Amino acid sequence: MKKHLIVIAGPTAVGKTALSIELAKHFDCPVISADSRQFYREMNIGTAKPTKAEMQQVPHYFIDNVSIQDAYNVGQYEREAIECIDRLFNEHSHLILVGGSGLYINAVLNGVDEFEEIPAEIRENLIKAYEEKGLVYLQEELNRLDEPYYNQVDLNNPQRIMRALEVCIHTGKPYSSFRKKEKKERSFNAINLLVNTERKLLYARINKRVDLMMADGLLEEVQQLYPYKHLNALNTVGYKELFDFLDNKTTLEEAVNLIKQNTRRYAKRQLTWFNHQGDFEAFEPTDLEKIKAYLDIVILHS
RNA sequence: GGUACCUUAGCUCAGAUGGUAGAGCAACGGACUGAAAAUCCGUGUGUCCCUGGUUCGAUCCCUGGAGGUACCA
Repeated sequence: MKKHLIVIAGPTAVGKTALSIELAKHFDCPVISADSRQFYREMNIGTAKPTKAEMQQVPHYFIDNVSIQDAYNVGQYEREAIECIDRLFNEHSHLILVGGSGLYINAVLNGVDEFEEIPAEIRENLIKAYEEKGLVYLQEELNRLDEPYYNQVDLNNPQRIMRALEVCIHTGKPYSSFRKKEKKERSFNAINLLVNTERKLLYARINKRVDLMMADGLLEEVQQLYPYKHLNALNTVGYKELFDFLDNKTTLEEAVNLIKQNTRRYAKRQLTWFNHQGDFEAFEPTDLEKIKAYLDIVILHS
Protein backbone atom coordinates (compact mmCIF):
# COMPACT_ATOMS: atom_id res chain seq x y z
CA MET A 1 0.00 0.00 0.00
CA LYS A 2 1.29 3.43 -0.91
CA LYS A 3 2.23 5.79 1.89
CA HIS A 4 0.58 9.18 2.31
CA LEU A 5 2.29 12.49 2.86
CA ILE A 6 -0.28 14.99 4.08
CA VAL A 7 0.97 18.42 3.09
CA ILE A 8 -0.31 21.44 4.97
CA ALA A 9 0.57 24.68 3.24
CA GLY A 10 -0.72 28.18 3.91
CA PRO A 11 0.19 31.73 4.80
CA THR A 12 1.96 32.61 7.99
CA ALA A 13 -0.14 32.90 11.17
CA VAL A 14 -3.15 31.15 9.68
CA GLY A 15 -2.94 28.27 12.16
CA LYS A 16 -0.91 25.59 10.37
CA THR A 17 1.00 24.51 13.47
CA ALA A 18 -2.07 23.83 15.59
CA LEU A 19 -3.75 22.01 12.73
CA SER A 20 -0.70 19.89 11.99
CA ILE A 21 -0.51 18.77 15.60
CA GLU A 22 -4.19 17.84 15.68
CA LEU A 23 -3.79 15.79 12.53
CA ALA A 24 -0.57 14.20 13.76
CA LYS A 25 -2.37 13.01 16.86
CA HIS A 26 -5.25 11.76 14.78
CA PHE A 27 -2.98 9.75 12.50
CA ASP A 28 -0.46 9.01 15.24
CA CYS A 29 2.45 10.22 13.17
CA PRO A 30 5.29 12.74 13.28
CA VAL A 31 5.43 16.17 11.68
CA ILE A 32 8.05 17.29 9.18
CA SER A 33 8.58 21.00 8.93
CA ALA A 34 9.00 22.87 5.66
CA ASP A 35 9.68 26.25 7.15
CA SER A 36 12.87 27.95 6.06
CA ARG A 37 13.28 29.85 9.32
CA GLN A 38 12.24 27.30 11.91
CA PHE A 39 15.30 25.27 10.94
CA TYR A 40 17.50 27.63 12.88
CA ARG A 41 17.93 26.75 16.53
CA GLU A 42 18.97 30.26 17.57
CA MET A 43 15.72 31.75 16.30
CA ASN A 44 12.62 31.01 18.32
CA ILE A 45 10.06 33.65 19.19
CA GLY A 46 10.23 35.45 15.86
CA THR A 47 9.74 32.29 13.82
CA ALA A 48 6.64 31.16 15.72
CA LYS A 49 7.96 27.66 16.26
CA PRO A 50 5.76 25.08 17.89
CA THR A 51 6.03 25.37 21.67
CA LYS A 52 7.93 22.85 23.78
CA ALA A 53 4.61 21.44 24.95
CA GLU A 54 3.49 20.95 21.35
CA MET A 55 6.78 19.33 20.38
CA GLN A 56 6.40 16.90 23.28
CA GLN A 57 3.01 15.80 22.07
CA VAL A 58 4.23 14.99 18.58
CA PRO A 59 7.75 14.37 17.25
CA HIS A 60 8.94 17.12 14.90
CA TYR A 61 11.67 16.99 12.27
CA PHE A 62 13.56 19.89 10.69
CA ILE A 63 13.09 22.23 13.57
CA ASP A 64 16.28 23.40 15.27
CA ASN A 65 18.27 21.18 12.89
CA VAL A 66 20.79 23.82 11.84
CA SER A 67 22.55 26.90 13.16
CA ILE A 68 22.21 30.40 11.76
CA GLN A 69 25.94 30.16 11.05
CA ASP A 70 25.48 27.17 8.74
CA ALA A 71 24.93 27.64 5.05
CA TYR A 72 21.71 25.82 4.35
CA ASN A 73 19.66 25.63 1.17
CA VAL A 74 16.81 23.90 -0.65
CA GLY A 75 19.02 21.29 -2.23
CA GLN A 76 20.30 20.11 1.09
CA TYR A 77 16.83 20.23 2.53
CA GLU A 78 15.43 18.13 -0.29
CA ARG A 79 18.00 15.39 0.20
CA GLU A 80 17.66 15.32 3.97
CA ALA A 81 13.88 15.59 3.97
CA ILE A 82 13.39 12.81 1.43
CA GLU A 83 15.80 10.59 3.33
CA CYS A 84 13.95 11.33 6.55
CA ILE A 85 10.52 10.83 5.04
CA ASP A 86 11.44 7.51 3.43
CA ARG A 87 12.88 6.31 6.71
CA LEU A 88 9.82 7.34 8.71
CA PHE A 89 7.51 5.64 6.24
CA ASN A 90 9.03 2.34 7.34
CA GLU A 91 7.07 2.73 10.54
CA HIS A 92 4.18 4.98 9.52
CA SER A 93 1.66 4.87 6.77
CA HIS A 94 1.01 8.61 7.09
CA LEU A 95 3.25 11.61 7.62
CA ILE A 96 2.55 15.30 7.85
CA LEU A 97 4.57 17.94 6.06
CA VAL A 98 3.76 21.44 7.22
CA GLY A 99 5.19 24.80 6.36
CA GLY A 100 4.93 28.08 4.63
CA SER A 101 8.02 27.94 2.44
CA GLY A 102 6.64 27.14 -0.99
CA LEU A 103 10.00 26.45 -2.55
CA TYR A 104 10.83 23.92 0.14
CA ILE A 105 7.49 22.16 -0.11
CA ASN A 106 7.97 22.02 -3.84
CA ALA A 107 11.40 20.46 -3.32
CA VAL A 108 9.82 17.63 -1.34
CA LEU A 109 6.93 17.11 -3.72
CA ASN A 110 8.66 17.48 -7.08
CA GLY A 111 12.35 17.91 -6.37
CA VAL A 112 14.75 20.55 -7.56
CA ASP A 113 17.41 20.01 -10.20
CA GLU A 114 20.81 18.69 -9.21
CA PHE A 115 23.61 21.21 -8.90
CA GLU A 116 27.14 20.96 -7.65
CA GLU A 117 27.91 22.68 -4.38
CA ILE A 118 29.39 26.08 -5.12
CA PRO A 119 32.29 27.33 -2.98
CA ALA A 120 31.13 30.25 -0.84
CA GLU A 121 33.97 32.34 -2.14
CA ILE A 122 32.43 32.57 -5.61
CA ARG A 123 29.27 34.11 -4.30
CA GLU A 124 31.20 36.48 -2.08
CA ASN A 125 33.10 37.70 -5.11
CA LEU A 126 29.89 38.13 -7.07
CA ILE A 127 28.34 40.16 -4.28
CA LYS A 128 31.43 42.33 -4.21
CA ALA A 129 31.29 42.76 -7.98
CA TYR A 130 27.62 43.71 -7.75
CA GLU A 131 28.33 46.31 -5.09
CA GLU A 132 31.27 47.77 -6.96
CA LYS A 133 30.24 47.49 -10.59
CA GLY A 134 26.47 47.38 -10.33
CA LEU A 135 23.66 45.33 -11.78
CA VAL A 136 24.51 46.08 -15.40
CA TYR A 137 27.85 44.34 -14.98
CA LEU A 138 26.09 41.20 -13.69
CA GLN A 139 23.63 41.33 -16.56
CA GLU A 140 26.42 41.57 -19.12
CA GLU A 141 28.28 38.68 -17.55
CA LEU A 142 25.15 36.57 -17.66
CA ASN A 143 24.54 37.49 -21.27
CA ARG A 144 28.09 36.35 -22.03
CA LEU A 145 27.97 33.08 -20.05
CA ASP A 146 24.35 31.97 -20.44
CA GLU A 147 22.39 33.77 -23.09
CA PRO A 148 19.28 31.56 -22.93
CA TYR A 149 18.85 32.28 -19.24
CA TYR A 150 19.65 35.95 -19.79
CA ASN A 151 16.67 36.05 -22.12
CA GLN A 152 14.24 34.60 -19.63
CA VAL A 153 15.36 35.72 -16.19
CA ASP A 154 14.07 38.83 -14.45
CA LEU A 155 17.07 41.06 -15.16
CA ASN A 156 16.21 43.39 -12.30
CA ASN A 157 16.69 40.64 -9.76
CA PRO A 158 20.32 40.57 -8.63
CA GLN A 159 19.88 37.40 -6.54
CA ARG A 160 18.70 35.40 -9.54
CA ILE A 161 21.51 36.62 -11.71
CA MET A 162 24.17 36.00 -9.10
CA ARG A 163 22.91 32.49 -8.54
CA ALA A 164 23.09 31.74 -12.25
CA LEU A 165 26.55 33.29 -12.52
CA GLU A 166 27.99 31.31 -9.64
CA VAL A 167 26.92 28.10 -11.32
CA CYS A 168 28.32 29.21 -14.68
CA ILE A 169 31.62 30.27 -13.15
CA HIS A 170 32.10 27.19 -11.00
CA THR A 171 31.06 24.55 -13.54
CA GLY A 172 32.11 26.29 -16.74
CA LYS A 173 28.70 25.40 -18.16
CA PRO A 174 25.60 27.56 -18.56
CA TYR A 175 23.27 27.61 -15.60
CA SER A 176 20.33 26.88 -17.86
CA SER A 177 21.90 23.57 -18.93
CA PHE A 178 21.24 22.26 -15.40
CA ARG A 179 17.66 23.42 -15.28
CA LYS A 180 15.88 20.32 -16.45
CA LYS A 181 12.77 20.99 -14.38
CA GLU A 182 11.98 17.32 -14.22
CA LYS A 183 9.46 16.14 -11.69
CA LYS A 184 11.06 13.47 -9.53
CA GLU A 185 9.37 10.22 -8.69
CA ARG A 186 8.51 9.89 -5.02
CA SER A 187 7.80 6.79 -2.99
CA PHE A 188 4.71 8.35 -1.46
CA ASN A 189 1.39 9.79 -2.43
CA ALA A 190 1.02 13.47 -1.54
CA ILE A 191 -2.26 14.97 -0.39
CA ASN A 192 -2.02 18.74 -0.62
CA LEU A 193 -4.04 20.97 1.68
CA LEU A 194 -4.04 24.75 1.61
CA VAL A 195 -5.13 26.36 4.84
CA ASN A 196 -6.39 29.87 4.36
CA THR A 197 -8.98 32.28 5.64
CA GLU A 198 -10.52 35.62 4.80
CA ARG A 199 -7.85 38.26 4.24
CA LYS A 200 -9.11 40.59 6.96
CA LEU A 201 -9.09 37.81 9.50
CA LEU A 202 -5.64 36.65 8.46
CA TYR A 203 -4.27 40.16 8.87
CA ALA A 204 -5.89 40.50 12.26
CA ARG A 205 -4.21 37.24 13.29
CA ILE A 206 -0.87 38.46 11.99
CA ASN A 207 -1.10 41.76 13.85
CA LYS A 208 -2.09 40.03 17.05
CA ARG A 209 0.67 37.47 16.77
CA VAL A 210 3.30 40.16 16.37
CA ASP A 211 2.07 41.81 19.57
CA LEU A 212 2.26 38.45 21.31
CA MET A 213 5.82 37.90 20.08
CA MET A 214 6.82 41.27 21.48
CA ALA A 215 5.18 40.39 24.80
CA ASP A 216 7.05 37.08 24.77
CA GLY A 217 10.41 38.81 24.50
CA LEU A 218 11.16 39.07 20.81
CA LEU A 219 13.19 42.22 21.38
CA GLU A 220 15.45 40.41 23.86
CA GLU A 221 15.93 37.54 21.41
CA VAL A 222 16.88 39.99 18.69
CA GLN A 223 19.27 41.79 21.02
CA GLN A 224 21.09 38.53 21.70
CA LEU A 225 21.36 37.85 17.99
CA TYR A 226 22.56 41.35 17.17
CA PRO A 227 26.19 40.25 16.66
CA TYR A 228 25.00 37.95 13.86
CA LYS A 229 22.71 40.37 12.12
CA HIS A 230 24.69 40.17 8.87
CA LEU A 231 23.87 36.46 8.47
CA ASN A 232 21.35 35.48 5.85
CA ALA A 233 19.19 33.59 8.32
CA LEU A 234 18.59 36.84 10.14
CA ASN A 235 17.47 38.66 7.04
CA THR A 236 14.01 37.79 8.26
CA VAL A 237 10.80 39.59 9.07
CA GLY A 238 10.67 40.31 12.77
CA TYR A 239 14.43 40.44 13.10
CA LYS A 240 15.60 42.95 10.53
CA GLU A 241 13.09 45.58 11.66
CA LEU A 242 14.24 45.27 15.26
CA PHE A 243 17.89 45.46 14.21
CA ASP A 244 17.00 48.79 12.63
CA PHE A 245 15.43 49.90 15.90
CA LEU A 246 18.57 48.84 17.80
CA ASP A 247 20.58 50.87 15.29
CA ASN A 248 18.37 53.88 16.08
CA LYS A 249 17.03 53.99 12.56
CA THR A 250 13.41 53.74 13.74
CA THR A 251 11.38 53.98 16.91
CA LEU A 252 10.17 50.77 18.54
CA GLU A 253 6.61 51.54 17.54
CA GLU A 254 7.61 52.02 13.92
CA ALA A 255 9.59 48.78 13.98
CA VAL A 256 6.64 46.82 15.33
CA ASN A 257 4.31 48.31 12.72
CA LEU A 258 6.81 47.42 10.02
CA ILE A 259 6.99 43.84 11.26
CA LYS A 260 3.23 43.63 10.94
CA GLN A 261 3.22 45.12 7.48
CA ASN A 262 6.09 43.00 6.19
CA THR A 263 4.47 39.89 7.61
CA ARG A 264 1.26 40.78 5.76
CA ARG A 265 3.22 41.18 2.56
CA TYR A 266 4.97 37.91 3.16
CA ALA A 267 1.62 36.18 3.62
CA LYS A 268 0.46 37.60 0.31
CA ARG A 269 3.57 36.28 -1.45
CA GLN A 270 2.96 32.87 0.05
CA LEU A 271 -0.61 32.88 -1.21
CA THR A 272 0.52 33.87 -4.69
CA TRP A 273 2.94 30.95 -4.67
CA PHE A 274 0.46 28.36 -3.48
CA ASN A 275 -2.30 29.59 -5.74
CA HIS A 276 -0.11 29.45 -8.82
CA GLN A 277 2.41 26.71 -8.20
CA GLY A 278 0.49 23.92 -6.67
CA ASP A 279 -2.61 21.91 -6.71
CA PHE A 280 -4.02 22.33 -3.23
CA GLU A 281 -7.40 21.63 -1.71
CA ALA A 282 -8.41 24.69 0.31
CA PHE A 283 -9.76 24.67 3.86
CA GLU A 284 -10.35 27.07 6.71
CA PRO A 285 -8.05 26.52 9.69
CA THR A 286 -11.09 25.70 11.81
CA ASP A 287 -12.31 22.96 9.46
CA LEU A 288 -10.66 20.14 11.42
CA GLU A 289 -13.53 17.69 11.04
CA LYS A 290 -13.99 18.53 7.36
CA ILE A 291 -10.30 17.99 6.76
CA LYS A 292 -10.32 14.64 8.51
CA ALA A 293 -13.30 13.56 6.45
CA TYR A 294 -11.63 14.72 3.26
CA LEU A 295 -8.43 12.85 4.12
CA ASP A 296 -10.35 9.68 4.95
CA ILE A 297 -11.97 9.72 1.54
CA VAL A 298 -8.80 10.49 -0.39
CA ILE A 299 -6.83 7.84 1.47
CA LEU A 300 -9.55 5.25 1.00
CA HIS A 301 -9.65 5.82 -2.75
CA SER A 302 -5.93 5.68 -3.37
C1' G B 1 -29.55 78.30 20.07
C1' G B 2 -25.82 81.88 17.21
C1' U B 3 -21.33 82.58 14.21
C1' A B 4 -17.15 80.75 11.48
C1' C B 5 -14.74 76.85 9.16
C1' C B 6 -14.77 71.83 7.34
C1' U B 7 -16.86 67.22 4.51
C1' U B 8 -12.53 64.57 -1.95
C1' A B 9 -9.29 57.10 -2.21
C1' G B 10 -9.11 52.56 3.44
C1' C B 11 -6.37 56.90 6.42
C1' U B 12 -4.11 61.95 6.46
C1' C B 13 -4.80 65.59 3.07
C1' A B 14 -3.84 68.45 -1.91
C1' G B 15 -6.55 70.39 -6.03
C1' A B 16 -8.73 72.96 -10.45
C1' U B 17 -11.77 81.51 -14.55
C1' G B 18 -16.67 75.35 -13.81
C1' G B 19 -14.58 70.63 -18.59
C1' U B 20 -15.92 64.13 -13.53
C1' A B 21 -9.40 64.47 -9.66
C1' G B 22 -3.80 63.25 -7.19
C1' A B 23 0.17 62.85 -3.25
C1' G B 24 2.04 60.17 1.08
C1' C B 25 0.92 56.05 3.87
C1' A B 26 -2.16 51.79 3.74
C1' A B 27 -4.01 48.33 0.19
C1' C B 28 -4.14 45.21 -4.20
C1' G B 29 -2.03 41.96 -8.33
C1' G B 30 2.15 39.08 -10.20
C1' A B 31 7.08 36.38 -10.77
C1' C B 32 9.95 32.60 -8.49
C1' U B 33 14.96 25.92 -8.84
C1' G B 34 20.60 26.06 -3.39
C1' A B 35 19.67 33.61 0.11
C1' A B 36 12.82 31.82 -0.53
C1' A B 37 10.17 34.98 6.17
C1' A B 38 14.82 36.08 0.61
C1' U B 39 14.77 38.76 -4.03
C1' C B 40 12.23 41.24 -7.95
C1' C B 41 8.08 43.43 -11.07
C1' G B 42 3.35 45.83 -11.64
C1' U B 43 -1.60 48.64 -10.14
C1' G B 44 -5.14 54.63 -8.04
C1' U B 45 -8.84 51.24 -6.05
C1' G B 46 -13.31 57.46 -6.02
C1' U B 47 -21.68 58.60 -6.00
C1' C B 48 -15.41 64.53 -4.67
C1' C B 49 -21.68 64.14 2.13
C1' C B 50 -27.09 64.53 0.34
C1' U B 51 -30.69 67.70 -2.21
C1' G B 52 -32.64 71.16 -5.62
C1' G B 53 -31.00 75.25 -8.81
C1' U B 54 -27.77 78.22 -12.40
C1' U B 55 -24.97 76.26 -16.72
C1' C B 56 -23.80 73.17 -22.94
C1' G B 57 -21.36 71.07 -18.59
C1' A B 58 -21.24 71.32 -11.19
C1' U B 59 -17.02 67.78 -7.02
C1' C B 60 -16.08 73.34 -7.53
C1' C B 61 -20.99 78.69 -7.87
C1' C B 62 -26.06 79.46 -5.39
C1' U B 63 -30.79 77.12 -2.03
C1' G B 64 -31.94 73.87 1.56
C1' G B 65 -30.49 69.64 4.50
C1' A B 66 -27.06 66.07 7.26
C1' G B 67 -22.57 65.23 9.91
C1' G B 68 -18.05 67.27 12.22
C1' U B 69 -14.67 71.03 14.58
C1' A B 70 -13.91 75.69 17.04
C1' C B 71 -15.60 79.96 19.38
C1' C B 72 -19.84 82.76 21.47
C1' A B 73 -24.07 82.10 24.36
